[in-house]
Amino acid sequence: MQSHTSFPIKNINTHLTEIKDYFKVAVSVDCVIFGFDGNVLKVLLIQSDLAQYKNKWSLLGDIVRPDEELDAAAYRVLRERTGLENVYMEQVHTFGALNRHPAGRVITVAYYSLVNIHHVQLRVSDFGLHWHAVKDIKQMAFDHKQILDICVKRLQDRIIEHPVGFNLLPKKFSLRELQNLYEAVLGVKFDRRNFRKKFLSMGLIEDLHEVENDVRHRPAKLYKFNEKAMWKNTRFLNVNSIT
Amino acid sequence: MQSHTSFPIKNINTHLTEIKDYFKVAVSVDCVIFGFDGNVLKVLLIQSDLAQYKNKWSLLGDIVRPDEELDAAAYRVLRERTGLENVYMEQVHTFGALNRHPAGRVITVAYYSLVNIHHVQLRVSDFGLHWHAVKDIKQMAFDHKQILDICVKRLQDRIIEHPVGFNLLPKKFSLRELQNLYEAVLGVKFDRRNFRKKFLSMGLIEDLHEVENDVRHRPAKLYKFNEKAMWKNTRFLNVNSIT
DNA sequence: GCAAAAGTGTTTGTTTTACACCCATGG
DNA sequence: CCATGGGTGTAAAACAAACACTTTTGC
Repeated sequence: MQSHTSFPIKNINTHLTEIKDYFKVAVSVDCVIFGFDGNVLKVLLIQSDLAQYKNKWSLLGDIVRPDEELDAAAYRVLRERTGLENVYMEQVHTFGALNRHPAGRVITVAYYSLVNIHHVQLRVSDFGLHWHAVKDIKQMAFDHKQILDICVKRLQDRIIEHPVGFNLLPKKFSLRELQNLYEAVLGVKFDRRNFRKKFLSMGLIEDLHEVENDVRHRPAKLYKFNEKAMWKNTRFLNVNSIT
Repeated sequence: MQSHTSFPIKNINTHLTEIKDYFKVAVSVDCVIFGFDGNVLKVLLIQSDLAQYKNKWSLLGDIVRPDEELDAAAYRVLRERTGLENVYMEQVHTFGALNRHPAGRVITVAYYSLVNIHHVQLRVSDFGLHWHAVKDIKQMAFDHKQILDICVKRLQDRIIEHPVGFNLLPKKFSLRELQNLYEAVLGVKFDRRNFRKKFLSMGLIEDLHEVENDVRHRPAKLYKFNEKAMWKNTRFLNVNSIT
């Protein structure tokens, strides 16, 4: 047991005093927008034009407005940059290091979202906005590399437990595309037969009885995600790491 | 593809303008402090003295100070209420609904922590501070029930994947205590033989070659957590739900 | 007919589950 | 000697892993 002093303790949940004294902080959201081009996991970044981060890449973010919900702010940022709505998005972590932003105390709530990369039409005016292969990103502005790393980790945790990967694929996809996606996100290689067996046996995907065309080899069958299916707990572990 | 307008978009990560206009928000931390009394999972709550939440229970929280890191604020709240330091703590989620707090816009970062309930000496002056069985809590002040629920879910996710439960137990514990803990946190029942086999085979616990005393039955062997051991991915699933 | 990728089953090893009796202690 | 909970093993089922050949298409 440890002892401690006993003067009364202020508590935001019991006393209303002094809140104004602390109104010295800004809250922002930062969006890690993931896309998949068929081979590698990508993230949408913008070139920072702040002096000290000149030529560094940063996440898309903005201050949360006084009358705006956090999730709404994140969706707004996503919409403004990609034109997309109704996209898979998840809050991940909040970063509040004292000097993380040169403008003062800015506490940022990080989100990641999964978009179909082909549905994103980059704005002409956003000339500093580009997709980057996640695994090639070495440094970023602010603490954004740390935010990215944590969001990648969260995505990896999610995708092995929950069918979120479909948000990165077109409506119709082949098993090879699906496997490429899992391999890109997780940085591992799977046995093709076992991978296909697993997904087919889980009933997560539905055969469309269509095939690819314009390929110069045997065309693959196309599938769609079965929204009604349940994810079955499984372990894609003990696989060959390629990282 | 979707089209969207093309006026320039403000971005906290590229432009420094207008940040002051948004300094209209307070940031707080809320701590979900879990303890285990040998049978049920408990959480430390304080009675709110705010008029509209009179007689409702609330989490322990406070405004983050302008020069204070988020984690530091959470540890401060924990220290002020329990006297404990160096406790397992994890940030979980940030809640920012517009009207979640009557004092104005208060965005709160929720943490949960795991403490040894017997190490907590409640302050005499904190007369409204008590341990509550998590499963008996029906409603709380503010959005705290939602925060609690999400923290419980997070703890459940963690405890089956990572050896965090030991933070809730005394240094020396029996396998029955360990099993009670897992059953209380997860709301399930395990087969005793399988549970013991699993933990012993994982090498997570170390036999102290000591036994309980003062029990009126065969005394159980005592174990300690082996910090060096690796958690082996496992599934405690398909168990009998008792919720 | 060749190149390129699609598609497909079986065997083996490991993990999980289900299940019941004897043991040590205090009173 | 009784009550209480502690401690233990085995068999069957489910799952995961390893592995190679045939098929279809475009050129």
